[in-house]
Amino acid sequence: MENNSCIRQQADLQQINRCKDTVSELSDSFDYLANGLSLVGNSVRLKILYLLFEEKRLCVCDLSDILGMNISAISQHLRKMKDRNLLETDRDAQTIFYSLTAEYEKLLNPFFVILDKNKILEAI
Amino acid sequence: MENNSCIRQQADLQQINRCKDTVSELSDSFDYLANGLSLVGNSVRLKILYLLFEEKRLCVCDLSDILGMNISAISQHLRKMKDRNLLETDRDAQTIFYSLTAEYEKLLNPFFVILDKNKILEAI
DNA sequence: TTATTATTTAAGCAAATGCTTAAATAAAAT
DNA sequence: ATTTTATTTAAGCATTTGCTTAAATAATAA
Repeated sequence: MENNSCIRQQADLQQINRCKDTVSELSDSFDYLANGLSLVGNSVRLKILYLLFEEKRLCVCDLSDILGMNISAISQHLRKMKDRNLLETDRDAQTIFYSLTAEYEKLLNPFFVILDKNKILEAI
Repeated sequence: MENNSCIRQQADLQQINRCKDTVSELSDSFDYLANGLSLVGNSVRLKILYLLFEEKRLCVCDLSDILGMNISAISQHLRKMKDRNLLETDRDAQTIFYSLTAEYEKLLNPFFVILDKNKILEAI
């Protein structure tokens, strides 16, 4: 941060200060939400999330087969999402099933709806 | 992709095939949406988007001042979002104002509402 | 025209991300 | 107890990302 020569002549200082207050007040929330969204903003993980939305639960092995990817790679994606509470697991003998947490099922629902209708290009 | 030894004995082949079809049918949509969400999933850009939601429009210089960041860094973030149609610009003499596109204002509204109430931890 | 203001762009680099391979863990079957 | 099945973890590496600095572009003011 060095090139701060450009504090506009006509800048609205009240607005600037209001914005600074907002950013500092919500700072942790921005970081936390951005971290959650960065997990969704990866096409492999988005596919996993959408498949879990549709199928309710799938295991690592299923997802590896469906997505044509290494089991280890899938497992690492799942771990990240579980760590950040997008996913939860239940065990059935050797097999570990992953599913969406209720909060993220709700939060991501609008995106799933758009995907479901394959209307991405009309929506955004 | 090599370690595909684990096609579960009890795997539901109908389910697997249904999922494969879904993924292949929606493949482009997943990529496109994931790309859009990856832009939102960065705390600097999320702050910019939220500030534009609240303030309607801001210039590079304002955002640089508010976020305490280099103008060049902000400009590069804005460019990415403009290129992907999250943002649009209008010029006022030398100053270029950025604002949310209507589509993303609508799509991201649920997140802004949560941020607005500072209720992130209750929601997710 | 020349200088100033506002913004963008290009090059370079450190840090983060996503995948691969190989080894480790853990439950079930033989 | 040993092998098989399902999954996780660790290490290594190539690619991508986000920032910095410096130069380029573009509109306005002197």
